[in-house]
Amino acid sequence: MAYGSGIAALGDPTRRTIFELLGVSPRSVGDLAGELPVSRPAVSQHLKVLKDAGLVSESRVGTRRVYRVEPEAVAELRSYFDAFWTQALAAFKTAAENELRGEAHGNH
Amino acid sequence: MAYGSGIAALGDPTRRTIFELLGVSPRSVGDLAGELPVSRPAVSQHLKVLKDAGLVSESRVGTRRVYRVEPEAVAELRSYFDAFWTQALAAFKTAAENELRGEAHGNH
DNA sequence: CATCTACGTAAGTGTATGCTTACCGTAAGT
DNA sequence: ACTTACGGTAAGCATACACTTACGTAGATG
Repeated sequence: MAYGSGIAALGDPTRRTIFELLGVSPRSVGDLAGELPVSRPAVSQHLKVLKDAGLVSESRVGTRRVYRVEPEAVAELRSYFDAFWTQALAAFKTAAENELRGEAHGNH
Repeated sequence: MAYGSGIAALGDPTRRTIFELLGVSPRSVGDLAGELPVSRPAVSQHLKVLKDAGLVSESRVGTRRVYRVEPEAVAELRSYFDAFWTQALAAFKTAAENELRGEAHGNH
């Protein structure tokens, strides 16, 4: 159940923006901070959360740290919602059929 | 950008559990509270958030309110991660190719 | 009409958390 | 070695928020 921390990590808007920027192309911490209305340490802290959730990975080049999206983690989230959607649709249809049979009245 | 509030709403673990329970089958507020370690009003508040995000819908039957997952909203989240995954993969490959060309050295 | 059930809402509280400034370590350039 | 660039971490703060209890309200039941 690694998707849990993933969704939680993407709950914050700033963090989701960072994630989407990294989705376009890998970036350094300073670059990210330059495109965001928050300080560089704030970006660092967000990156730590994203990294702990396995959503991004880090690679050092000189004094810089380039962060990039981990496609595998995204695939995991995708299949989570994919499976959930299938299940929800089935439950939706089943509930609708039961209502047609008039089951929603007698049981108190 | 309706997916934003959706992801944010699912950030909370309790709310995600509620959402998954409703994914299996529609339920009333009291039923949900019975399966969760929180009070019934807490469940009500979570449901309000989920409903505002468009993830669930409500239907009244007698004094009870039955909540169910909105499949369309789930589909939206699914395609968001689907598109993001495609884009991230492309960015991943592009970055890898650039590194093979040795571009990561000269630029200071 | 009285009452019970099921639920939403208001008010209050404690903790989580997103942000800032200050500081420290590490790698490169001169 | 000194300095500069880059970024992680600590400490503190202010707000958000998840939860509780208490109360109000709409629909069923006698």
